Parts: sequence; structure tokens; C-alpha cells
Amino acid sequence: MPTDNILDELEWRGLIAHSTDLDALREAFGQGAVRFYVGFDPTAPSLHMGHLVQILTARRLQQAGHTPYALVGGATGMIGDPKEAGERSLNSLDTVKEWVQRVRGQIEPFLDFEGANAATMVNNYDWTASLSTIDFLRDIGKHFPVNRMLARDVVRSRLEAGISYTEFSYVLLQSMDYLNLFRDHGVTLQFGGSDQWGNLTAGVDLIRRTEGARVHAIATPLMTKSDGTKYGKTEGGALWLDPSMLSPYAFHQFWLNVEDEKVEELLKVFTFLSREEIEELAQQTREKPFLRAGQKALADHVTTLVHGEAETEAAKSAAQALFGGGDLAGLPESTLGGALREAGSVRVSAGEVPSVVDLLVSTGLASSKGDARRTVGEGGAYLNNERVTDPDLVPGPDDLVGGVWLVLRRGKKKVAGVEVA
RNA sequence: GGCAGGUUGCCCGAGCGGCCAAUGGGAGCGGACUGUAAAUCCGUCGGCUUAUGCCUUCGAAGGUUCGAAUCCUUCACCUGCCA
Repeated sequence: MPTDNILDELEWRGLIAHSTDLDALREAFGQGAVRFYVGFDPTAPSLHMGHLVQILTARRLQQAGHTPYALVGGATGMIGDPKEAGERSLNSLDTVKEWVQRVRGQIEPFLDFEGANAATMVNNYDWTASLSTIDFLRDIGKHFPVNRMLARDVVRSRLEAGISYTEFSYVLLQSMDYLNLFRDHGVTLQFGGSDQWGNLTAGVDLIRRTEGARVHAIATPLMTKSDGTKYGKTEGGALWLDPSMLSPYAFHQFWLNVEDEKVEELLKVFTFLSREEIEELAQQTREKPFLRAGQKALADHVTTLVHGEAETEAAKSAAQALFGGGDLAGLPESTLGGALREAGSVRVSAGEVPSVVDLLVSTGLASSKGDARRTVGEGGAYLNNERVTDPDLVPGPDDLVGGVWLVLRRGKKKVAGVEVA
């Protein structure tokens, strides 16, 4: 049963940055199940935080009774959506195919593939690969005035530095996807990130021109920090969803460290907590910010969504062990070892324990020996929660916590373990 | 096409023959203060066996010089002005 106010729900959650006619869409939602699609290009082996917004939005819509088509861009991934930074380098067909599989695997757990409004996975490679150039230029290309394409922001920003015909044509492919899904599956809504807005409206226009039909598009906002910079960066790079590219512990830590100001906004976008629960947490954050109830709820919910409950528990107990402020020696080996393995650890043999500086480098806490020495000089290096002052200090047997572990920390937040075996 | 100017470290931007690994600001990193928040203040900010030492860096390649980011030549790209 479609709930009649899913659009209001999306608006309340701050998920609508741009849209075509909202009233028309609200009406469509009210009349029954709407078939909608959202696309993901395989440009990396894993999706990241930005994609998660789309995945969760798709799930919200499905839960409200609408029917998802999740598109993986086996074709568009071969071409590359133009971005301001410059021309992309092309990936091989094999690489793209492999990434398609991985991306599919990351989307599937979030959608329901059974029941009345079962989700469908589609790949635009299926209807693009065999398309003839003549047909493409006549049936699709004819509807795209170049003067309009040139006026698009991304394209304009690239005219100076240069843009290949390949990337320039990207929008045609994405628009064709929408047209195909409209024709073959009755899809009437596409959404995507706000950086996709131009591509979304291009599809809407194409369908209007070729089919005379009015279809819908909405764009979700770009997540930014309060200083306006982009969200979703960790020391290691993007906030990947793949646990082999970003550990669940690091993922959990990211959300736990979110600014107070952004907690409410992120809870709305990234959790399925109810309006009441979110308002309650937002109020707690305002009144008792030091409890960080909002951050904790956010971290737990998102990590559970992406990595499951067991990983969330592991990340939480690791954080508790490492940041709980308790005596490290008092922790059971299983807790401490687990925590350090979550946080990242290296192994050295008992006879060859290197100096603190070398350990900082080999655990990745410092980027070079110079950086490591600097850190020690600044008082930012800790061994077993005690500040290290001598960069050449070599930990001895007495320093081993539980006989096995050295707990190395840089600054307040970055911890790594050294397993001495 | 002609004339003038520019290309510096993650980014912006000084330097204009030795005192330059290169002023300053931003980002980053660390410390203090806090709450694994924000703001603020302080420090730090190419690499190496930490060294009055070496290596790599000032668009690219050559050259002049005891010595160049700084001068000359060629090339590439960018920006103004004139056609």
C-alpha cells in the first residue's frame, strides 16, 4: 500500500534539492505504485557515501509501495560522465564488467526483490551495446540541440580546458536509459544526486519530445560540512561502502565524529529512524552535546545498514576499548586484540621490534619517518596511552599489553596496534 | 596574426644570481581548551640512516656562471591588449 505522503517524508528529510513539478509527482504517488529508477556508474570498485544517499532513498520509496529499478551503468561507465576536474581516463571493458558485479552486490541488500513491488536490476549495457550508430544519431541525437548541451554548467566549465566528444555525449546515453525504461517498464521517475540534475532533466525532455509524456525527476542534495566543503572524506580517501576498502571500524568512526551542527541533517538522510526519534536525538544534541547521543545513534544505524549488526558491535566495542579511557592492561585480550585488529594493526616478531618512529610509519599513522619524528617532537605520539618523548625508543617486553600488543596512537583519534609474536 | 605578461611546494601566492627547501595565507597534521564536536590560541608543515650532511622540487629541455627558482635560448600551456 503506497503511503500517501512519501514526498512529504522526503521533503522533511531534506532529500529534495531540485525537482520537476512536485505537485504532479505528489499526485502520481497518491494514485498508486510509481515505477522509478536510479542509476549507478561503475567508476570504482565500490560505491561510497554519496551513492548511499541514493540507495537509501530508493529503499524509502520502495517501502512506501513504489517500484524500484536499480540501474548499473555498464555502458555509461564505459563513457564517463563529464566532471569539472577534467577528462576521465577510460576503463577497460573487463574492469567495468567486474565493477558492475561489485556495485550490483552492494545495492541488492538494500532492496526487496520479492512481492508486489519487487525491485529490478537493469544494466544499460544490455540495450546500448548493440545499438547502431546510425540509429543512435537519428533516434536520440536528433533531439539534442548542441547549443543547449553547450549551455550546461559542466560542459561550459570544460570548454576552456577541453572535453572529448565521448564525455560530451554522455548525457544522451543517460537520457536514452530513461526513455527505454519508460517505454519498456513504465518508469516515470528518475532521481539522482544534484550533480546529476542536468542529466535528469535531459531525460525528462527527451521523453517529452519523443513520447509526448510528462515524467518526473528529483535530485538529492550534495552533502557538505558546515564550512561548505564536501563530506565523505576520511584520511584514506572516500567513505567507501566496501569493507575491504574501508573497515567497518573506520566507517563507524567517521559517523561518530560528525559535527554537532550536522547530526540532525545526517540522521534524516542516512537512517530510518522515525521523525519523533530524530527530533528527540536532535534535542539531546542541543541540550547535552557532550553526550553525543546523536552521533552515536547515527554511527550505529548507518554502520548496521551497511555492514550489519555484528560489525557494528565489533566497531563499538573496539571504540569503547580504545577510547573508553580505561586501563588498557585491564582489558581482556580478546577485546583489545579485536579492537586493534579493527583499528588496523601490523605484526612484528619479538626479536626485531623496531623503534617507535618506525612503528608509526609501518602502522600508517605517520606518512614518513620525518613525519613520525615530527609527531613525537610535537608530543602527539603515544605508546599504550603514554606520551612518547624519545623517537628512538624501542619498546621492550615490559611494554607489551597482555604480553602481545603495543597500542600506538597519534593525536587523539588515530590508533593502531602492533602484534608482537 | 602582432605586442605585453604569466607558469613556484596539496591550493593560493611572494621571491627575481649566493643568506632559498624557498616569506605569507589556506588546507593538512600535532598540542592546549573540550565532548573522539565546533570556534579559538600555539606549534608544525618535501624526502632520507636527524645530519653545521645528502637527495628531489620552483612548466619542459638545453645553455651562461665558481654558483640559478632567479640570466639566456628553444618548446608547451595560460592571461591581458591590439588586429
